[in-house]
This record gives sequence, C-alpha cells and structure tokens, in this order.
Amino acid sequence: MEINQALDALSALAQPMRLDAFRLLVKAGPAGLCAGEIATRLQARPNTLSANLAHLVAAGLVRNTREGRQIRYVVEMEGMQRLLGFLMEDCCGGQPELCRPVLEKIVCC
Amino acid sequence: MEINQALDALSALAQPMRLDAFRLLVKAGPAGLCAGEIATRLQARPNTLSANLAHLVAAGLVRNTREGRQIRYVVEMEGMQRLLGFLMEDCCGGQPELCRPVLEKIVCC
DNA sequence: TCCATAATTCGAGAAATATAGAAATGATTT
DNA sequence: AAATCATTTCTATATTTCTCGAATTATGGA
Repeated sequence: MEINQALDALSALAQPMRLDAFRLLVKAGPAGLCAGEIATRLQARPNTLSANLAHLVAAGLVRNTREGRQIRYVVEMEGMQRLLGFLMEDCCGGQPELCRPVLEKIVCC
Repeated sequence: MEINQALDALSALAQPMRLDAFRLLVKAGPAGLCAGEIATRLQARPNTLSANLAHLVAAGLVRNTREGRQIRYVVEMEGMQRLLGFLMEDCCGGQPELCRPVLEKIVCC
C-alpha cells in the first residue's frame, strides 16, 4: 500500500460520523446496511451522510451497490487489511516479541 | 477505548508529516529517534515537526523523554494496539472465518 | 405518465487544521 | 556568565474540511 492510500483511509476514519458509520458497517458484516438505515441509526441528515459514505468508498474501506431504490453499503475488509498492514510495516525491526503481543490482543472473535 | 481517543489517534495519523514520523518511529522500535534526527530525515522545519510530534503524543501513539538537550521520541505500541482493537471491535459478528484472514495477513515479523 | 421515495450532487458559509516566522525555554560548553 | 545548540511555544495567515439547504437523479408503484 502506498502512503497516499493510507492517508486517504486514515482521514476517512478520522471523522466522527464516518467512524461511526464505518463501525456500524463492521458490525453489520457482509450483510451491510442501506444508506437510509445508517442515517436513521446515526441520526444524520441524508445528504451529509451520503457525502461521508462517499468518502469511505473513495478510501477503499467500503463498497456500495444499488438495490432497487436503496443503496447498500458493505465494509471492505481488504481495505482495512491493507491499512493495518501498512501501519505495522517493518515494526520492531525483526523482533517478533515486541509486536506480537500487539497483534494478539486484537480480539475480534 | 472510547471513540474520542480513537478519533484523536486517527486524525493524528491522517496527516503526511505525522504519518511519516510515526512510521519512522515504528521502524526505529524501542530505541526511538530524537526530534532533530526526525526533522533531518523528513526534511521538515523543527517547529512544524515539533507541533506535529506533540499531536502524536497527545493521541497516545508516541511518548517522549528529554535526554540532555535533545528530546527522544518512541512509539507507544499500546496506543497502536488500542486503536487497532477498537477498529476491529465486534467485527464479523462472531464468525472468525470472516476476519481471521485480515489479521493473519498483517505480517510484520 | 405522474407521483412518491431513496439517495446523491452542488454551492456557500462556518469551522477546524497546517504551516512558518519570531521569540522563548532548557541544557551544555567555554 | 555568556554563547550555543536542540527544541518548543506563540501567533497569524493560508488552506482544507464539514455541514447544510436546495436542486437533481434514479427507481418503483398507481
């Protein structure tokens, strides 16, 4: 991953509404959620949310597909993976005992 | 980790000079680097860099200690750990096969 | 076709952030 | 004590980002 992609992803996540939306989508998993549903849950105006979701899509963290008149958003795990990998790149200078615990403590399931 | 801490960490990283500095410190490991050395490597002005390093410290991603007349900066792995954990929180709704590959591909050492 | 619904795009004003020069602080050397 | 060096703090300006209302596009139903 190149640095600009990483910056896009980080600034996409570095904003309250977008971080909330992203986490909602992470929890929703592969089923995702439609724009309106996200707007309701976050109590956000549709147009503002739309701009923010577009930001997440552009950053490669989320993808969307139209379903009738709604648009479904789904988290893109590969984007997340690229970002995390980039941040940990060349950490610890080949001494696994320094960073291994960091990765092991990421308990998600 | 609460959301505001996560936002602080993400916006700290979502800026070119800070992301560069952070990655330099990740690679430097526990030895860290002094402000002047970082400034030289990034070709940044000392005052601008200082403001940016302060941002990383405030976000809990880096810590600093004075050493004579220099100030050494060291990456704070616990901060990184908190952030990654927060981003992956409740992912995949208890289906490890969905997110396990993501974490496994973060090869750092 | 006409209407309603879901969501996006556009444009402008308000707010937040980044940078750099100048001055100040803290520590070492002479 | 004076000079020097490493770094930070202060302050103003320039830039970027955020949000909102209004208008627009796309789809499905009567």
